[in-house]
Amino acid sequence: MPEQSKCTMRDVARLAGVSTSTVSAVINETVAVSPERRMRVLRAMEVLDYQPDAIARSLKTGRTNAIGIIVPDITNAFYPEVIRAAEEAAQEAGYSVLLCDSSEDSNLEERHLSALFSRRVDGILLACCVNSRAQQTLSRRRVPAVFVDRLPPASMVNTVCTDNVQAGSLATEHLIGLGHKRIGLLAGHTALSPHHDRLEGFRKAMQEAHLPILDEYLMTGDVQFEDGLDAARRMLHLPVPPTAIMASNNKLLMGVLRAAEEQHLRIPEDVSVLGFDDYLWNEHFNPSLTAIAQPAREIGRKSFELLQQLISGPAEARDSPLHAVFPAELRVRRSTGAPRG
Amino acid sequence: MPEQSKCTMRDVARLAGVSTSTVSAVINETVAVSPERRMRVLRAMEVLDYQPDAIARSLKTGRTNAIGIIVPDITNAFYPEVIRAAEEAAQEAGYSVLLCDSSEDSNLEERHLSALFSRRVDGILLACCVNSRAQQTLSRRRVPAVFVDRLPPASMVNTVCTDNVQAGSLATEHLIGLGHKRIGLLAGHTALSPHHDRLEGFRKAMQEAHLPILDEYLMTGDVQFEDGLDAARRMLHLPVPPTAIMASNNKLLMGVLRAAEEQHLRIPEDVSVLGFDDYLWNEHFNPSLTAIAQPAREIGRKSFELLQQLISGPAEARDSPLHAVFPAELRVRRSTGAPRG
DNA sequence: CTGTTAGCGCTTTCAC
DNA sequence: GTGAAAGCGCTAACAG
Repeated sequence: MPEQSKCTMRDVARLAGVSTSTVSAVINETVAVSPERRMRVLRAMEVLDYQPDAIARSLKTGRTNAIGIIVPDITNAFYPEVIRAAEEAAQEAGYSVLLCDSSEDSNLEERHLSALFSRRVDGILLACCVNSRAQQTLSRRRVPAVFVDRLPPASMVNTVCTDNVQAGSLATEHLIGLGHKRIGLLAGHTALSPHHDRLEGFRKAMQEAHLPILDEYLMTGDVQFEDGLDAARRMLHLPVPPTAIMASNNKLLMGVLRAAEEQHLRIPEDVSVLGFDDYLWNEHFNPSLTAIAQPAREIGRKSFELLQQLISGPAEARDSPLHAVFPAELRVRRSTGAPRG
Repeated sequence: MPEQSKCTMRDVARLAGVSTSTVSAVINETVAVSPERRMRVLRAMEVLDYQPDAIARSLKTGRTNAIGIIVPDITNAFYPEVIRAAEEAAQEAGYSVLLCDSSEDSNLEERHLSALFSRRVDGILLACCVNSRAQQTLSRRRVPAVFVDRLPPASMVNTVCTDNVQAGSLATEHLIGLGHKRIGLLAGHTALSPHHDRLEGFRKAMQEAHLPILDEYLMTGDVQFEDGLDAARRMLHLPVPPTAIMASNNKLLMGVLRAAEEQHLRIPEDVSVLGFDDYLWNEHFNPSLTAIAQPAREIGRKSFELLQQLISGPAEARDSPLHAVFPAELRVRRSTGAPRG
């Protein structure tokens, strides 16, 4: 039962009767070591329960094998999936993940960035928040970074996200295809790229179908349950209410559901309802919820892959930004149907 | 526009015309520095956009100001809340968080622990998985650690969790109070402390009410949607079916809901349904779901607080284990009601 | 108050 | 193949 809690390469070297450089060579397989001495070192490491000190190594090599991930809200179910996939890929590649939650606060986001810089992470994955200054901060520091899901306005950055314009169109076309002409949209915060793009997709699809976009059927800016409830109440009380309502985030959608219930409107007979972001429980709602699904796992994995490319690749590879865009998928369930009459 | 991407304390010292120890003193406020030189240093830091190298500092001081968090599944909505609260507390105290997901795999858990040891984290928060060897591994390494939610069998460890026995009793008593005598429980994996304890709470409450516990009304071991569906089907097809069913995790609960729907059973008129873990959307289900709620944020915050106590406190403070137990709360909604007749 | 100095544990030339 | 030695950037005695 080894009891050495703190033991260094020197202890291993001493016990094995070799120099520290030999131990290092064995660990890193950087230069050949005679089989016999190799075994002695391995044994000593085992006996002493030796764990290399990653801190010391990092100081020497200048690489930490750690990346930072900053998300605006980890309790938003989309991000855990992204994080999990990224973390898996990272772990397979020998990287650790420093997780930061910016709480949708750009100042906290900046502080997290500072901390990550100080810790000398090799790269950063970032879903930014409103008013983010991350793009400037990152380019000043020249740390490899990939923006995920929520992209900054700037263009010269590496990005991985869903094609949210397509997602918006896809959703809208689904409803149009069912016969809807009056479609409401709770679009969320248009300063956030996903929400902005979905709105654009909505506009495109409506125009292509020669359908008018009414101000009364559109709400932007707010993203909470209460906001969705209020907006949906208003729309559904209109003399000519929409026959379908889409919501760009889950809380807004819950507001729509509640408003429909309040007014004893049946879904989808009286009003169709569609959400963005597909969650496990959408399927188990009553009625089950039609939704746009994003390939969160693919996004997470791809994000790390691009980041690793930036980290390991030649410096000039960083000159032209990398982009990966994934198609959204429509999951048709029972909350959408043909409009009345 | 400062363009120094890589700059050390020596650069700052040179520009300010002082020694590195003075710079260090200014940064750490460890010894007094004359105001005039202090300003010069501060200015130089600003000009060079200097970021102290946490790696070098850690190597010197032996502390990383980083903690590790290992969870079995970050896509289980309970953990993001715990993580967020812990991360918030950590960030306030100047700590960073290394996040690991063990995917319910004890071997991966061990690898994560190794990585965290190598990185010399100051402490570890851990929700362990089935067959976890973490307790032994941690005690061998003598790294401060707090077990969260999922506790190992061993007793000499620091823990923070919900009182799951009370949670089980509370849920059961609620149903008994409504008049139920035949209560089914999908208890989950009894090797996991929360599931184990809830089952115990159920038993206690049933015994106190002099109600029999029937084998046919109890399922343990499985935790997936399909398992819940199968078990609920079976129970509901019994000649004398339970009038209420509780499920120890969300996926099992969804299975119960589905089984009830299949058999055109109305909730709560035909069968009452109750879940453990309260999620945002429970309120928006149709009918809304009665559930036991755990104070996830408090658990997360408290976990970090205890860990910090272990890290900063005197060594002897680590001799007697710390425990924090939070009461569970029952959120009564519409999925539970009096049994028929 | 201030600067000089000696490492923290590791990797990496560079001679042997 | 192997070991001695020089740091990576920082902090913490220790003299001045």
